[in-house]
Amino acid sequence: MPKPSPVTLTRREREIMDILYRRGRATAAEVLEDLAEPPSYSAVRALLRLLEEHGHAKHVQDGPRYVYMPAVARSDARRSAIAHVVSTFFEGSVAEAVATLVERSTLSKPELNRLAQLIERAKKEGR
Amino acid sequence: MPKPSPVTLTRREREIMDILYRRGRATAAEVLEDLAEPPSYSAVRALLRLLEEHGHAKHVQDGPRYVYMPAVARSDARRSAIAHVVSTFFEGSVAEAVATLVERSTLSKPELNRLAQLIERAKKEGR
DNA sequence: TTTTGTTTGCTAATTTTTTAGCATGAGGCT
DNA sequence: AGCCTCATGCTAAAAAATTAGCAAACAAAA
Repeated sequence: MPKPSPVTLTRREREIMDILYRRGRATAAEVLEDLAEPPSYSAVRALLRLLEEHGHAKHVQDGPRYVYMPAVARSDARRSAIAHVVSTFFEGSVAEAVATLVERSTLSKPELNRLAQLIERAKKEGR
Repeated sequence: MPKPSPVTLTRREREIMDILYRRGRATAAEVLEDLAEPPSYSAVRALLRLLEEHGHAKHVQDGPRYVYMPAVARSDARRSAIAHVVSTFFEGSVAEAVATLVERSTLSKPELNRLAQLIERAKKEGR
């Protein structure tokens, strides 16, 4: 069972979890590769072990080595990451956040069509 | 001048910056109020001083006290926060992120209309 | 079989973060 | 003036995080 631990991650823990979320799954060596200012291999392993102990990550064995991955489903992680950003930077307004995204980035025609469709559907459902 | 410091913030620093972003501006006492597991008042002040020294926050004097705020414009902070989430959790796909937001949250009719409009405009511009 | 390379587990030291405490100054009130 | 309150600056202690190093296991290569 996960040991109690602060809700927020430490600096390195956060960095490593981000890598795990990006890659989906990674060995200690891969995590090390992705770290901008990497410590030693064994430091990374120690952190991964800690993350697992605290319930943030889990691992499976792949031949001789461990492959780590986030303990939380990608979809849940997405939701809570977004919720955090929206509440911190957009005063809780999802609409504001979406507006910023749509305005600031260059979306392709098909993407825009898809989004338009999603919005249409939301309109109908929300009746 | 800001002293050199790691790009990523420490745990407490992150918490405090989030509060500053949420509130826009806050005194040490207000930051303390918003912290979930608050340390002493003086610990908070020390952190705020540190954040300022590292260029993450700044303060203005308001009568006898300091009012702190993020050193970075809200709009920039928004952009980079979103960029980070998109790259970490959505494989860099803004469309995917927007889709998640629209599908998972309950937007009001007027909000949906506004977004539909934004998408229309983006379509026209992207031609 | 011996050697070499790659892994893990664990421990302990170092470094960084986090915290509290104390001295000081300014303002307001009696 | 004297006192109380609330702020700051600074320092140093305590706690937590981060790191490296070493022994052991196992497989593959020589």
